[in-house]
Amino acid sequence: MGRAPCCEKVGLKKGRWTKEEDEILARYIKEHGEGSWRSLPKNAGLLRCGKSCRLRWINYLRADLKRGNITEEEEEMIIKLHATLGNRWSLIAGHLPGRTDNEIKNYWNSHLSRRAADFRDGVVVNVDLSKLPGGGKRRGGRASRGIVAAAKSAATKENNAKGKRARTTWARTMSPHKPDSSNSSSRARRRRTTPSF
DNA sequence: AACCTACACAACCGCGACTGG
DNA sequence: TCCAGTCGCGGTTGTGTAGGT
Repeated sequence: MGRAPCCEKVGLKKGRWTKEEDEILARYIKEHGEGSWRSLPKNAGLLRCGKSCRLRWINYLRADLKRGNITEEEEEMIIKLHATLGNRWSLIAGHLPGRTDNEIKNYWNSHLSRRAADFRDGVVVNVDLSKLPGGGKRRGGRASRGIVAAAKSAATKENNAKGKRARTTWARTMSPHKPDSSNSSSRARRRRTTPSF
């Protein structure tokens, strides 16, 4: 038996937020404050899941968000914190004012994970792609992010070949994570209590 | 210029933790 | 103490677009 859905999904909108929705959400939170995410969409007149509203607010609409590129200092901080905290993105984000866990997670996955892996392997931090297998010669595209990117690319390639833009669930079949709920290491211990820094 | 590939990031999903009755 | 409802987190997916051939 599956668990009940987090919220009633029928009739709810998904996908990218429109400017109008952003305005409604921002205005509502300005007037009523954060919290009660479940009832918020209904009260605000949004056809969105509460979770979606929360995510949108936290990752995009909050006034104290720092937009723009991650600085070198921030990057260094992320690397250091990740070394001690692991994938505890919310904790890491707590050390970086104006940055969200999602932003940091994305940045890590697209920029830093590869560098960290290379560093862990003992040698380089800045990789010279021309020295990688294949001589760094690629047919189009940008520099590869490594094995994960390669796997994703393969899936994308396959889908493109099929005329589909949508990606297959490559990760579900290729990655070893969560064969069952008991081994989801990342979930082994989540604390909601805010860290006392 | 068109095509192909990979990047970047917003958003979704599932589940464990927390909370109040 | 138990349980249902809710919240928050981390992993994953979807897609617009940049950049190389």
